[in-house]
Amino acid sequence: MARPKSEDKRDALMAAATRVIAAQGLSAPTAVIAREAGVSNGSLFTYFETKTDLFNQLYLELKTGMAAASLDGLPVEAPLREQLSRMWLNWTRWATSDPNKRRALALLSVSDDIAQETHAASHQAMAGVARMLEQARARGPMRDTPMELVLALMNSLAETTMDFMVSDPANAREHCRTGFDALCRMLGDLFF
Amino acid sequence: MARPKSEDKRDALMAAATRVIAAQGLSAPTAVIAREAGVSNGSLFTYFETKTDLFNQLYLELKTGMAAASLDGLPVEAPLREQLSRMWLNWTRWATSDPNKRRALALLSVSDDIAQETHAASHQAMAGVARMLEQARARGPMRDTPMELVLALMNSLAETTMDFMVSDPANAREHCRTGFDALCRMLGDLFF
Amino acid sequence: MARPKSEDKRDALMAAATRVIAAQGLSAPTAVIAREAGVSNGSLFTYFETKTDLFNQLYLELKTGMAAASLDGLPVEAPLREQLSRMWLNWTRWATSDPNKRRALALLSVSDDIAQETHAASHQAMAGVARMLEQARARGPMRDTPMELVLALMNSLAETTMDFMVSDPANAREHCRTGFDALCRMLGDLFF
Amino acid sequence: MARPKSEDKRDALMAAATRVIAAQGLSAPTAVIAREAGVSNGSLFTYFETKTDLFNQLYLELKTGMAAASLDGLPVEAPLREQLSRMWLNWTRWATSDPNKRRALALLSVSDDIAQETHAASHQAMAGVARMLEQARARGPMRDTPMELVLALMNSLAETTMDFMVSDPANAREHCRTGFDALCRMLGDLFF
DNA sequence: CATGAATGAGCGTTCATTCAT
DNA sequence: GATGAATGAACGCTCATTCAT
Repeated sequence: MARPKSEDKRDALMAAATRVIAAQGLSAPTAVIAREAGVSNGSLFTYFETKTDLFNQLYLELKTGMAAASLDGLPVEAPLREQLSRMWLNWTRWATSDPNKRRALALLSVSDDIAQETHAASHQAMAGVARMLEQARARGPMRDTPMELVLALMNSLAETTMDFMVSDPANAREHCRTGFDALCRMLGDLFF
Repeated sequence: MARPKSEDKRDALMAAATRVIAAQGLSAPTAVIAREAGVSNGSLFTYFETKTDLFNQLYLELKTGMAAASLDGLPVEAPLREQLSRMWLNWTRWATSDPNKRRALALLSVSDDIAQETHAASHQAMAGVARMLEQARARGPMRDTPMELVLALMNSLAETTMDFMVSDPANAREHCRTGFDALCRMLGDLFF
Repeated sequence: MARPKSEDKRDALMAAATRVIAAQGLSAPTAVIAREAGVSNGSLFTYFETKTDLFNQLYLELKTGMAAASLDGLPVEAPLREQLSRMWLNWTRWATSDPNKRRALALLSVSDDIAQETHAASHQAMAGVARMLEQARARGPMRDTPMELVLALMNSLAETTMDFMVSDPANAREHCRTGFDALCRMLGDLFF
Repeated sequence: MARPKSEDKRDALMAAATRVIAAQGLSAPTAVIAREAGVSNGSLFTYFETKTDLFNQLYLELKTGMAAASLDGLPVEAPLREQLSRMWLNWTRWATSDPNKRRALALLSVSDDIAQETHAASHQAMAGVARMLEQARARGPMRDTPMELVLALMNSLAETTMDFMVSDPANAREHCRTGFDALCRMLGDLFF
C-alpha cells in the first residue's frame, strides 16, 4: 500500500502522462494516459490517488529532473561565469532534447491543482540552481532583490528562450546564446 | 429590429468570464459565466458561438486593453527611457489594478483553444509597445536579435514582475522598479 | 387572430417546411424553416401555434394536394380501368414531380404528433380516391374487405412504387406500370 | 478480465430501447432507455458507442429476428403456396406477438441515421424470404420485375396488414388472410 | 403584426473514480 | 494487485416558445 508493487508501472504512467499532457493538455483523460502506459485505467488509481495527485507528482519529478540536468557536470573549479554558462546550456538542452517534458511542465506550472506544498518542494529542487544564481548576483545590481524574484526572472528568461529554441530549432543555438547574454546583462555582467 | 443585441450584455459576459476564469480556471462552466453575468445560459450563445469563441474574443479584448493601457499618456516628447518607464508603469498598474484580468489573460495565453489568428491579432495589438522596444534596443546589444524574441523576453520579465506585485502588494512598487531595471540592463541601458 | 394577415407568408412557411423536412427530417429546427421561408423565427408562431400544429396543417395540406392531383382530369366517362390508370399516373406524377412533398408526407405520416383528427381529416381528403377504389373492387375478391384496409393496401403499393420511381428515375415509367398492374391483380382485374 | 461485458446487459438495453422507442419515438432520451434497462446512463455507452450505433444495431437485430421468425418451421417439402402461407403467418405473428418490436422497427426503418451498410445487411437478413418469393413469382406476371421491387411491394403489403392486425386484434386473423390473398393475387396465384 | 433576442429545460456524451471479478 | 465495466454528475450546446421593442 505504502509502496506499490511495480516501480516500472509507476514510471510508465509518469512517462505516458508527460507525453499525453504535452499532446492534449491537462484535460487529457486518465484513461488515455493509462492506455498509453500499457496499463488499465483502474490501475492508474492504485499508483496515484487522484488525477490531481498524479499531476503533483509529475510536476515535481519533471522539475527535479530539470534541475538535476541543469547542474550536471558543472565545472566546479572554473570561473562562475563559465559554470553559469554550462548550467544554461544544460538547462536548455534538457528542454530541447525532450520537448514533451518541457511542455508538460509548462502546462502543469500554471495549473490550479498543483498544491502549494508541491510548489514549495519544487523550489527545494531548484536549490542548487538558486545557489549558483546567488553567487552571480552577489555583487551586482540585484544584490538587494529578493532571491525568489531573481530566480523567477531568470526562470522566465529561460522559459522564453526555450520556447524559441523548440519552435525554431534551426536557430536554437543562437537563441540559446541570446538568452544567456540577456541573463548576464540583467545580472550586471561586469560584476562576475 | 426588435430588442437589439445589447452591447451591455456582451460586456457583462466578458466581465463575468474574466472573473469566473480567474477564480475557477478555463474549465469554468459556461452556465456559471452566464449566471454571473445575469443572463440565461442560452443567451451566452447568442453573443458567442461557442465557449472557444468566447475565449478568443476575451483574450483579444484583454490583450488589446492591456496594450492600450500600457501606451496611455506616454510623454512622446520626453527621452526614450522616460517613455519606456512610463509604459512599464502603465503596464504593471493595469495588472495590479485588476488582477482578474491578468490572471484570465495568463490562463488564456497558454490555452490550446486560442486560435492562431487570435494570437496574430494580439501581436498587432502589441504593435505600439513593440515599436517602443524597437527603438530602445536599436543601438544596444540586442540589435541583431529577432524582434519577436526581444518582445517575448520583455514580456516574460513583465509577467514575472506582475506576478510578484500581485502576490506581494506591500512591495509592489519596489518589485515594479526591480523589473524595469532588469529590463533596461537586458537591453543594454548604456545605449538609450 | 383567427386569420393572420398574410396568406403569402403562411404559404411560404408551408413550402419551406416541406423542403426543410425533406432535407433534414422532422427534427429540423423551426428557426431553419422560418429562415428558409424568409420570415423571422418568431413569426412562424403567429401562423402556427406550435411546431406540432405546423406539422398537422402541413400533413393535411400535402395529403389533400396529393389527393386532388390524383383526381385531376379524370375521364369520368371512360371505363373504370382507364380512370384508375389515370389516377395512378396522376398520383405517381405528383410524387415524382416534387419529391420533397412526397418525402415530407412520408415522414409526417409516421410521426407521433399527427393528431388522430388530422388522420381522420386526411381520410376525408382521400374520399374521391376511395370512391373510385370502391367501384373497382365492388365485384372482385376484396368485395368483403373493409374499405379502410383496401385503401391502405393500395396506398402502400403506391408508396413503394413511388419510392422506386424517385430513386431510380431512369426506369420510372416501368416501375409505375409494374405497380399499377400489381394493384389491378390485387383487386382482381378480371372483374373490372 | 474483470467483470466482462455482460451479454445480459446488452440484451436488456436492446429490449429497453425497443420498448421505449415504441412508446416515445426515436427522440426518446438515452437516459430513459438506460434507466428502463436497469443500467446507469453512462453504461449505455460502454455497449453502444453512440445513440446512432444503438439504433443501427437494434434495427439489424429486429429485422434479423423478424426474418428468422418468418422462416421458422417452414414445411420445405410442402408445395410452395403452403410454404408461403406459413411464412406469412409467421411474419404477422411475429408482429402481433410483440407490437413494440414492430413499431420500433417501423420507426427505425425510416430514420435517417440507419447507415447504408445497415440497410444492406438487413437485406442479407431477408435473403431467405427473398428466395421464397423468387420462386413464387418465377413464372408469374412479375417474372421480369426487379426482385428488389417485388420484395418491397410484398413488404409493404405485409406492413399494412400487420398495422391492421395490431390495431384491430379482434379481426386479426381475417386481416392476415386478406393480406395474404392480396399478395398471392399480386404475384399471379394461378402460376404457383 | 414583425422581429429576433431571451429563456431554460433537455440531451448526448465524457470521464474521474469505484468496485466486482 | 490488476482489470475494465459501472456509475452518475457534469458540461456544452440546441431549440421551441415567449416577449420586449
